[in-house]
Amino acid sequence: MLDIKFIRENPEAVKEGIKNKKEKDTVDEILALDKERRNLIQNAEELKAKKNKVSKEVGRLKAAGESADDVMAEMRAVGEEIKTLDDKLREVAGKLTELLMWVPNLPHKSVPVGQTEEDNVEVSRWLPEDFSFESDEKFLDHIELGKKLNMLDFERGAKISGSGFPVYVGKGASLERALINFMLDLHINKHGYKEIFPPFLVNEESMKGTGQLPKMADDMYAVERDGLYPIPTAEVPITNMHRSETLKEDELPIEYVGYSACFRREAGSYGKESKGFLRVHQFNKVEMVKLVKPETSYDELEKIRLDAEDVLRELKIPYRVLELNTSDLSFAAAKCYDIETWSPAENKWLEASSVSNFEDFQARRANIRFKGKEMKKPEFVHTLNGSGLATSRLMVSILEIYQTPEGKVIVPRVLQKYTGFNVIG
RNA sequence: GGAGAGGUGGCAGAGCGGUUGAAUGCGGCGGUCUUGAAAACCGUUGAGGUGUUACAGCCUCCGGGGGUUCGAAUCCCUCCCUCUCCGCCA
Repeated sequence: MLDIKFIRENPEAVKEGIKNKKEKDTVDEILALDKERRNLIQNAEELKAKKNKVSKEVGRLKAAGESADDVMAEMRAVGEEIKTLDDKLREVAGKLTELLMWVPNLPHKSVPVGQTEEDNVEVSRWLPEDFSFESDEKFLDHIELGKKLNMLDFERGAKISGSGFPVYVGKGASLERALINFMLDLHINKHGYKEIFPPFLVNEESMKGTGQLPKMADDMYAVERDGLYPIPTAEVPITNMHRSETLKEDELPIEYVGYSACFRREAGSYGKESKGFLRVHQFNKVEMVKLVKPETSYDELEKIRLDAEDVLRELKIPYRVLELNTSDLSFAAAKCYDIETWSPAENKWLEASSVSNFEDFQARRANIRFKGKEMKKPEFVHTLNGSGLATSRLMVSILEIYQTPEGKVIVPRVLQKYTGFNVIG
């Protein structure tokens, strides 16, 4: 959520940001409601001040044994008037908040302005030694490999749950588990994050806090009976841990890493992109979340990005980093990098991680603040997160890149101590 | 799921219709004293909104929402949460 004061004072900058993000511009409507709201507040408060003053006077009169009937009658009328104004105020304020919830975060000034995902900018690329894009081997894709090696069972997943719910079998399951443990350990021990194992179902407030609701409602599963939502990412429960808290300045930065299953309806996205692991309704992801002081958030963004990249370097998977342009930036993000891993069989890059700075957008929604000794008032923290990483896309690259000419898969060296075996097949 | 108890400032804990935004204690901050520290003593110490160049002023907030009343932390309704006991259960 943007600060209404900021919108009031910088309407043109807000309009431009909204336009660049290709979202709906409601700024004029918002400003009109804001003005109406402030008028109502002034009128109501004037009456309330009068009422408070007179009511105290009534107390005094009664204590002195005098009559106050006429003043009481007058205040009854004032009370009615106040109620009318307050009802109107509630209505106007509600409309205003609703509109504000749909206003996207503004892109940071460093973000390239663009029209489509084609306009994303590749900022770096890393290839393992000896790696070559050109190879005369015929690569089996991850679906064929998964089937041949009896590691992945998409058909049975579809039977027990539906399409997009893969089952990991045997060494496939072990490899998945190894990958999760390896990534967690790396972030905890080498990069210094604190581990969180969060709930996988959250309430509506949490989904609003990080910005999934109301805008992305169609992409979320919902357990309506209990008012809960299966999380689309661990970002939601972890960031919301500190919802409505005022942290101490010296507690920052807070750096969490957590594993969760992630649930996404992926409404309306069928077709080629959705085969196998490329688009699924449930997948596993290790997520990093940071709560930091505003002035450090862009340095922290670079640090999270490097922490995510480190996973791929350890695994020796080729990857590239894209800086997203304004049109591809998500609703809540001010700046975002995507990290894509190489899929030889698909012959293309696959998004395996997304690293974002939300500045104070989520913090304002979730009311997460901090206060230092020298500070007069609490301020909103900046929140960031990054996948570190999502296993489904990563698994595609690992299976395809580590396959041998005989159709076996070598377990990446850093995972071997986790799996207890070195080769699958 | 059933029965009961309770939710007040950073924490503990009073208040139960009228100068109570809230006693008291602890903690925090500032000061006096001290070579320094502790102790003691004095002062101070919540948030949001509106408004102002900035102050001031004013409004709101005692789990959330609604109601009664001239006036509510205090009374009523409702929802949520926590704790205890019973039942069920990985």
